[in-house]
Amino acid sequence: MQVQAATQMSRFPAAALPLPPKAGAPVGTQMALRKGKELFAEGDEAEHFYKVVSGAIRSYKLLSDGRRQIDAFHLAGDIFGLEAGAEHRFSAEAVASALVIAYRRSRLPALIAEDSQFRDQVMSAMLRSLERAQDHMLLLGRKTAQEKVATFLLDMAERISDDDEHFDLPMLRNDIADHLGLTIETVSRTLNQFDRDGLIRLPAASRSVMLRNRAALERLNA
Amino acid sequence: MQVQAATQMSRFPAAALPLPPKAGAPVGTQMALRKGKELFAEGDEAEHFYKVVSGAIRSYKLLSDGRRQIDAFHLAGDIFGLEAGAEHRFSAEAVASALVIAYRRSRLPALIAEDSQFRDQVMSAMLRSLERAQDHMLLLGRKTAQEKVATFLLDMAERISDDDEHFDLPMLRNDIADHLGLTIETVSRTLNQFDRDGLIRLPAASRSVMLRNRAALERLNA
DNA sequence: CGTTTGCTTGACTATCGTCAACTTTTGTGG
DNA sequence: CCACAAAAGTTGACGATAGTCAAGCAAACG
Repeated sequence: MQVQAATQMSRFPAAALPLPPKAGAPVGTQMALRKGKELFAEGDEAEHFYKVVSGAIRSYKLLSDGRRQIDAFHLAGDIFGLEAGAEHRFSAEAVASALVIAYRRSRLPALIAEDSQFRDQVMSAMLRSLERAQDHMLLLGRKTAQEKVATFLLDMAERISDDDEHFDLPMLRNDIADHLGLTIETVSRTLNQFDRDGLIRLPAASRSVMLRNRAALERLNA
Repeated sequence: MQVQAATQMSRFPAAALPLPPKAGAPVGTQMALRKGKELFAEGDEAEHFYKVVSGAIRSYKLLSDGRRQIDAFHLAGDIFGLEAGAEHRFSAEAVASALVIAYRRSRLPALIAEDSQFRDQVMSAMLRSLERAQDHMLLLGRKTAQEKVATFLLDMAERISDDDEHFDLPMLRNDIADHLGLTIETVSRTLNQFDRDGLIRLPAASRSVMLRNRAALERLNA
C-alpha cells in the first residue's frame, strides 16, 4: 500500500494534533479515504500505523478460500496498525469514507522513548485493542446469534449513538456478519426479529437503527 | 486473589531474571502454583502482572450462566495480566502445576519509563498477545471444528513439542473445548477421528499426542 | 481396590448455514 | 429527474454441522 496513492493528503504541524508536542514538526500525514479504499493488506510491510480522525475502518483476516473475519471496526480516535514485526498481520480498508492520520512506524521507537505522553497513548491504545479482542473472543466462541447481534448493537450505540438511542451503522450487513462470525442471512433475520419483537426499530430499509428496549438487549448481552 | 496465599514463594535478585537490570534489587516474586490454583479473577484489582517460568496458565472470561471462553494458554516465557485499568478483565488459573513471577503493577509505569529493555519486553508481549488474539478470532469466527482442532494441535506442537512431533497436552479436553468454542464431545470426536484417519496418534488414553501427518493438518489449517 | 474424574461413543436435535427467489435501495447515465 | 442496472437486503425451504443428553469405559487418585 502506498500512502502516496491516497485520494487527498495534507501535512500539518504537531500543534494541530493531540499527539506529540514537537513544535512545528510534521508528525503525521492526513489522508482522506473513499469507501472501500485499502490502507494495507496482510503481509504488507508495516511502514505506517494510523489514527482515525473520522469515518470507519475495518481490519480483517482472510482464510485461503475467502472466508473473512473482521476483528475490529476502528472509529474516530482509535489507533490501529501497530505491529511487533515488520509486516502487517491483517488488512485494513475504509468501511465508509474516512479521514486518518498515518504515522511512520520507523519513528515509533524514538517517539516512545522520548515522549511520555505519546507512549501512554500508544500503550493504552494497545491495551484497549486487547481488551476488545478478549471480549470479542467470548462473543465469537460462546454467544448465540441473538446474543452476538444484541452485543453488537449495544456496542455500536455506545460508540456512535447521538445518545437518543439512535445511530446509523457505517457498515453493511456483510461486514456485520463477518465481524460476528455469522452469515448475512442470520444477521438480517435476527435484526428483523428484534424489530418485530420491539427491541429495536429499523426505519424503512436504511442503515439506521433505533434502540427501543435497551433492557431486553442487555439481558441478551449476558 | 492474594499473592501471599501461594503455595510457595521466594524473593530473589534481579540478576537471576531476564528482566530489569537493577543490580541486587528484588523485582519480582516467584510463586509455585498447584493445578487449578486461581491467580486472579475477572474484576479483581490488578495488583500484579505475571510472567510464566514453567507450566501453563489459562486466562478466561465467563458469561453469567457459566459459559466459559479461554482466550489464551500462557506457557513458559509469556507475560500476562497487564491491564489498562485498575481491574483484571479476565480470570487466570494454573492449568497444571506452574511457576510464575509476580510483578507489582504499581511499579509498571516507573519500570517502563526508566528501563528501555523492560519496556520493549512489555510492549512486544502485548503485541504478541494481540496477534494471538487476532488469529484466534479468525479461528473462532470462521473455522470448522476440524480446522479448529488442527490449528490447535499445530500451535501446541510449535510451542511445546520436543520436535520429534510428540508432546503432552497440559490441559484437559474441557479446556481445549472452551478455548476453541466447541463442546468437549466435539473435541473428543474430532481428535479420535484424526487418530483413525492417521493424522495423529493418541497413545492409549493419556494426554499425549503425536503428529503423524503434519501436511494434512496444515491443509486443514487453511 | 474402589471412587471420582475425565474421556469416549451413540442417538437425537437445534441452531445456524446454504441455496434460491424476490424486494428494496442505491447509483449512473441519458 | 427518470429509468434502468447493480448492489444490498429480506425471506423461505431445506440441510448439515455441531450441540445435547445419556450411558458406559478408562485413568488417576487416595
